Amino acid sequence: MNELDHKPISNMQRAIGELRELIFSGQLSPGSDHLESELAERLGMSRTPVREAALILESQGLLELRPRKGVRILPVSATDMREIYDVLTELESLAAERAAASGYSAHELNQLALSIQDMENAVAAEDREAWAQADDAFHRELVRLGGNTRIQNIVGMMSDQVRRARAVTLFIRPMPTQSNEDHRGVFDAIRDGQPADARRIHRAHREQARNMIVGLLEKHHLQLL
Amino acid sequence: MNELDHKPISNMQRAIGELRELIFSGQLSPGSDHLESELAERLGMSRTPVREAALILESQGLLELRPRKGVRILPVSATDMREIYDVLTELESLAAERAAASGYSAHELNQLALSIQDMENAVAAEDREAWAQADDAFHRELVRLGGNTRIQNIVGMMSDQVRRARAVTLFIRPMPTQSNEDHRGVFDAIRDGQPADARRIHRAHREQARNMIVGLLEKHHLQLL
DNA sequence: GCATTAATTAATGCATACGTAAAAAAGTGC
DNA sequence: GCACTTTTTTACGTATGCATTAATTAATGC
Repeated sequence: MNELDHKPISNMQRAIGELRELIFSGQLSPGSDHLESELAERLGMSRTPVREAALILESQGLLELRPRKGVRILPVSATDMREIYDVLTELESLAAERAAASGYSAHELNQLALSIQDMENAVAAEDREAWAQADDAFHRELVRLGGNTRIQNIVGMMSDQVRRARAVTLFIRPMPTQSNEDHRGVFDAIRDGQPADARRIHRAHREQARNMIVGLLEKHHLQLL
Repeated sequence: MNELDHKPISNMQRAIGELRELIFSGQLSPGSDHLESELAERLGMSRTPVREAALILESQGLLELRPRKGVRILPVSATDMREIYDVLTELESLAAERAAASGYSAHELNQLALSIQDMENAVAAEDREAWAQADDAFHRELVRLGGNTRIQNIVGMMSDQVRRARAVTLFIRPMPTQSNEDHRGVFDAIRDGQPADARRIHRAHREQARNMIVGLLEKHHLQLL
């Protein structure tokens, strides 16, 4: 036997992962309806695990089960995005403050520093996809350092929605040079053990991002529908 | 036919509600395990809707599905409670700020005022249960006025956990007289349209509550297990 | 031709059945 | 009596079947 094949992943788990990918990649587009039986066939399993996966994803706000109408992929409106950023702003700001108060060593902050470097390289190369990926990594690591499992979960769910909107916004927004400066500021505050600064700078960063994104969505009448 | 019986509630919906009640009432105690088939029999339905309900409740942090061990009712530790209050503090503070910035009329703030009155009466009568109920109503209404569906959902989930801990803490904590003063302060700030004050006062209120509750749990070595 | 009703179709919500793998129990050798 | 193996039991994960009811289509009356 091979001691590498650790876990026999359940079909329901696989359904969650694959549905997520189909949603994020846009193959299941916002606003579209899909019968449970269709999805089951598509994923090569019976309705049961697909339905269970759909219930989970519904509770995470990615889709909606509507009796007889099928599974509806939820669109993300400008209003939704404003709400999402409001939550992110509050919870990540706390994470930044806590991280700064934790007295992390330079070594422990290495991952965070790397993400910033990646973002700066990406901006220099004008590679928006790479920037988005590094930005995700930065925020994820920040929340991890802030240390609160519930905040990690919630922020993770909200970030999923931001990722979906990014498919639309990433290429019409300006190059995120300001954003990189903000990140550097947050990092410095954490490294120097300045919780209040970390909170304040990160909050301003997220509020600015929110205004920019929501502004774009409203200006272009984008409902992601 | 009777036009009052609106919706034929689904078994899964009923399972969610009844399991929640069993958990909150302590009939399913923290840390205990229960087979899906047991719960199904108890609720008078098949395993399918019970299992679906359990998956939902798992995603809300009330229980955990452990293969072959059954459904485990999650205990709430002091650490959990600290995390929960941290989230509540951040998100409710934003709600208070937004409510104060919204320019609500005295009429629209009526419900909030009533809850405060109820709390004051309850304290005067030393009726802790009544106080807890009014306190719930106050916080729920505050978040409703703050106006963000995502925050409402998240705060609702966290409040569920607080309710569970309250079964233990409500009767060993001091009479919540300070708490009532805080509520009055938050209300005044909202009524007078002072967002910064509303935020600040509410934050202090929640931080104090957190310290008190977590302190109690740690002091008494209560794990709610 | 249009509105209303009846018949048909189809998708769900739930019950049930079953293979699989983990856990428990029984058996075996020493 | 104890460690180790084998058997049995059990609970889950998933597939399948079916009654119910919403949605759609056909039919009927005017």
